[in-house]
Amino acid sequence: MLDIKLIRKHYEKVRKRIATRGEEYAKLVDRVYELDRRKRELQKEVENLRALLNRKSKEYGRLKREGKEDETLKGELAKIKETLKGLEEELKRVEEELNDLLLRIPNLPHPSVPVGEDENDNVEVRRWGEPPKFDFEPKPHWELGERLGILDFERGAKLSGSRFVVKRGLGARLVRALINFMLDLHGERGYVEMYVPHLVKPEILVGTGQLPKFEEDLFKCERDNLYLIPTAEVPLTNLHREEILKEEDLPIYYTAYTPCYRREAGSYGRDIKGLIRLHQFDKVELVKITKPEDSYEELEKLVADAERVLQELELPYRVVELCTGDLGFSAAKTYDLEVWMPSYNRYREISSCSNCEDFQARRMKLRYKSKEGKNILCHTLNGSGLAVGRTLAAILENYQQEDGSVVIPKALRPYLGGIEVIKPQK
RNA sequence: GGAGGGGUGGCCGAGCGGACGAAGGCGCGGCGCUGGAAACGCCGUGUGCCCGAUUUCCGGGCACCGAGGGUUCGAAUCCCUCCCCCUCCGCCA
Repeated sequence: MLDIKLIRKHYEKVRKRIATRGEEYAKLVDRVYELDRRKRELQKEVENLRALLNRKSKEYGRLKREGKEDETLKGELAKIKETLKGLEEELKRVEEELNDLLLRIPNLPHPSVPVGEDENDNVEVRRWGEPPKFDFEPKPHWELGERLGILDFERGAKLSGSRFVVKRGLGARLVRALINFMLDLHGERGYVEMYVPHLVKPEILVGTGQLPKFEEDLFKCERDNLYLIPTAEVPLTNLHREEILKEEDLPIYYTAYTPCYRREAGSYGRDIKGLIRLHQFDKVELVKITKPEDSYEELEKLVADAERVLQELELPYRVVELCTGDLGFSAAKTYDLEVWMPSYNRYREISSCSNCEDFQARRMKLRYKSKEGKNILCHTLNGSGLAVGRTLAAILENYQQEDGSVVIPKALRPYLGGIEVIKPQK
């Protein structure tokens, strides 16, 4: 949520910058600006009337205790109350609309974020590693996985429909190994490992920005009014919602493995095959809660921590900075990590690391008390470290051999009882 | 699923129609005591919004005792609805 005072004070500037994410948002800013003016007007009237009512009411009480009933005063009070009622109702309507709209305006991009329309305008920051050269035609990971007997898309569909997969034998073990490997790695860097609920209340999703705007992307358990988390960012970031943290507690680093559940509405044709886009996938997430002045330095470190996973696994990747048009709803600045995928012959997203500044903190009233005794909104950051399914896909494709076998990255072998290679069945 | 208990400030906890934004304690900050500290003593210390003079410091107002509604001149306090938490029993990994 944007600071309404910022819109009030720097209306033109905010409007212009928000428009770089899409023209439709500028209209929301306009409406909010107007509603805020109206709100304050009404609020002034209402509060003045209430002050009057409070004063007269006290006087009435005083008189009554002295045994003097004042019918004129009583009538006056009733009259004020009636005027108040009408104004209060209007104020409430205005406030509700204002609040709802404010929750639907995305975060303001950081000044350093390049202006652009979509992913084609993202800016490559650096590359690491060399894409492998094959003297044969590299196969896509779903073919490799099926031949190795570790991925079973058919039975995934039998159980749950399209975009679900079953992992078998070493496939299942590989997932477990990757999760443990990633969590251990992040633990070394000071992230506290957490295990969190996968079902959360609606207000939790409002806190991180998935609601109210992106309801259709979520799986909902209607009768219990709970949602399946689309990422561990949601429970992790909300852990300290409505708290006032101590300054010395910051920064806070959390990591957690969770499955992630996404309806993927509106992505019907895309990535039908393989592990790239599923309704349920595994992810190890990184979350930071920091002081405002530290958040951008912390973002760079967060990206480095996510990169480290790819480096340890020796998977070639690049880092791109998202442009304004490609930025997620809550993010002020985002770096994506894209891993090399031979069958696509291009880099594909495997991690997204964002600084949300105080956008989420304002929604969830997450603050800390400064040394001067002021309550200051924290900054929140999150990043994948990494998406497990996509990592598995990248390993299969980058480490494949001509005979269809796949070499296990060295760093992962201790987690798989020393296995060095997975061979096709029969 | 059944039966009870409860949600009050950073935390614990009292209040159960007006003088209550709320006792007391803890914590935190300041001052005193001390060679220094602990203990002790004194003082201060909730959040949000609006308005005004003022860019910091300030003054005024309004709201907030889980959420929403009602009764009343007046609600933390009484009534209704909802949410959440806890305890016991049952069931269960």
